[in-house]
Amino acid sequence: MARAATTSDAFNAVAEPRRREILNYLALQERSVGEIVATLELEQPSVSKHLRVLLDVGLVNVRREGRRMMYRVNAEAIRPLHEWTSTFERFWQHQLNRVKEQAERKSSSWQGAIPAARQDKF
Amino acid sequence: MARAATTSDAFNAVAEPRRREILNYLALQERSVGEIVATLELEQPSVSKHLRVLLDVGLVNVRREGRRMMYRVNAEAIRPLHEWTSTFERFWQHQLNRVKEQAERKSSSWQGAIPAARQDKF
DNA sequence: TTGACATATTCCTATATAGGAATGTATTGT
DNA sequence: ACAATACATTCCTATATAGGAATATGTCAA
Repeated sequence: MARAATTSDAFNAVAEPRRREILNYLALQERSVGEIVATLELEQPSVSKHLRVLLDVGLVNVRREGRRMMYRVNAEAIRPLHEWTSTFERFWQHQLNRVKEQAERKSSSWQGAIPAARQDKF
Repeated sequence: MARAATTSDAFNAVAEPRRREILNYLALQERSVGEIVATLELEQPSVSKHLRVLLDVGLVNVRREGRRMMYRVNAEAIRPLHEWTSTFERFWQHQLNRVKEQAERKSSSWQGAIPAARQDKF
């Protein structure tokens, strides 16, 4: 089996960086395809194709205004992502708390204790 | 160009539903590969491969305990996802506020005004 | 050392891109 | 009706999976 389609859900759709850029841009206000093309400096067909994916998963809505197509974000579709990530929120809060406590107990020097992303060998 | 590698960042890594399941399970506590296999009812090689992706992007950490490999989540790597989605939080808060206000002004019946994900034709 | 156990890796294949180029479609102004 | 404008779609190709099957690697126990 191959990877799930980009249009299968919001998680797959926003995995593409350009699509996140488009959503970021649309977060400011409703925009036409041409404005997106001009601002993000992408090819027009590329933008249209990305918008199609976003539309398919409901991450944007669209309406016609003359010859222009006005796109806007549908933040509701981003919510599942936000909620899923929120279930891990307690972890970094705990981590912050531990850091805070330690900083309060002994005002010693900071030691960036960010764990290595990956051990090369065990 | 093809799609970006699943190991290119956390966004791509968590696009796969099984990998999210694994992270959900590991959120409860550190687990061995065998426990993941037994609980999520996946093939062992499949789990190992998913864990490899998660490890590559730093979403999990691992340590050896005898012959078992103990995996745990590194929530810090999920944070960028949470923060990105948070930039859209105001939208659904606004929506909720509007709903609230309306509910307070006139305690009329609820009208599920969730916009259609996609218009078939304009 | 050998076997059993635990996990990782390799090989294989169908499938789905993302981008570039070219072309199709819809709408407006004259 | 026609040209210009604004988007959308199709065709093409290199690339990267995800899962299944088979196999390799690493560790412990007797």
